[in-house]
Amino acid sequence: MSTTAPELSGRLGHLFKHAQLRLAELNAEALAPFGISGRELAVLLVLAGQEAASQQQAAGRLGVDRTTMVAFLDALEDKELVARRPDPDDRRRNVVVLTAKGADTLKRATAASDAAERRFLAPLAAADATRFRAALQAVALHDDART
Amino acid sequence: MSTTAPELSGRLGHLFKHAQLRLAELNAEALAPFGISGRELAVLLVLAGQEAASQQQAAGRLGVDRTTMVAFLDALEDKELVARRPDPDDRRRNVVVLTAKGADTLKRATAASDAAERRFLAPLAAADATRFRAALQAVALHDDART
DNA sequence: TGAAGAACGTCAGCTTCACTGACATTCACG
DNA sequence: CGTGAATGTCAGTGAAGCTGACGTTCTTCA
Repeated sequence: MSTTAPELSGRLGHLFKHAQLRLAELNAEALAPFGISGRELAVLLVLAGQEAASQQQAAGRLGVDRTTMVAFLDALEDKELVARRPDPDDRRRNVVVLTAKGADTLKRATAASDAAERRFLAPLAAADATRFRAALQAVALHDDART
Repeated sequence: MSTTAPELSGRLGHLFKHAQLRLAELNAEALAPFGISGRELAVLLVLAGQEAASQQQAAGRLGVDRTTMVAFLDALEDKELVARRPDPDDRRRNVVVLTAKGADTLKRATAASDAAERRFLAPLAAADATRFRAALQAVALHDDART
């Protein structure tokens, strides 16, 4: 990986690609001991955020398709981190909850992922890192309600 | 696209994903009139950066695999934006150069992409946008020479 | 009450992106 | 020359995520 010609280092797209790649690597590394991916951690986070969500609600919160959520939950259920139970009030739905193991994994994996983020931001001074986060939020959340 | 639970808006990974998605959309929109993708523009940029590059050199500069470069060049050659010519000094190599049409497209597409970047950064004040770029560069280029 | 329509979860198939592995050609070096 | 490396090419693979179709269940309205 020598790479990255000067013509490209000014392009936002290129910078984003490499930044995300690096973050993904750090994250995967940090999460490996827990046997979960960054996306699976995100699912756990969403499920922990509110009690008793249906699969589709969880998918909506994560911003992924419901069919994608099926695969995530299949994997997490295999690892016994979440459990699907039919919703007694609406038998079309599955209520998805964290297991005890899931809650524990979530807690420790989140800490590991936080550490990865800190390593990712290490090249920046503390104040710059804070500003960076804020700016990223501003451009990311800006106008998602377009269509 | 309601989306994006509060549990996730603090996660860098999630923010990156959505920021990149938005940038990609703006870019694709801006580039559509030229019939090229953001990646193809990047290839053109790299080729314009130095005269007479082999495919593999170009791939190295772009940070992609040489097999990936084949597909890019196939597409760009179909559009008559680049030309492959056997290198007289080393007949294993193809020298890849911009055509006149390619150079023209590059110039205009770059301007359009710049405008897209400006729109992407619009939520930020000018000074913040500059800092954001710098920070992104710092974290992206940080330590790619790991392995 | 019962029939039509919508919501939910699931599955198969497709698309995109980029990689690995294998191959032929060409070069370089002894 | 002849062996080994570099180059371009192609087929196959894997991840990620989507669309479309299907069966089940709920809702609503006549």
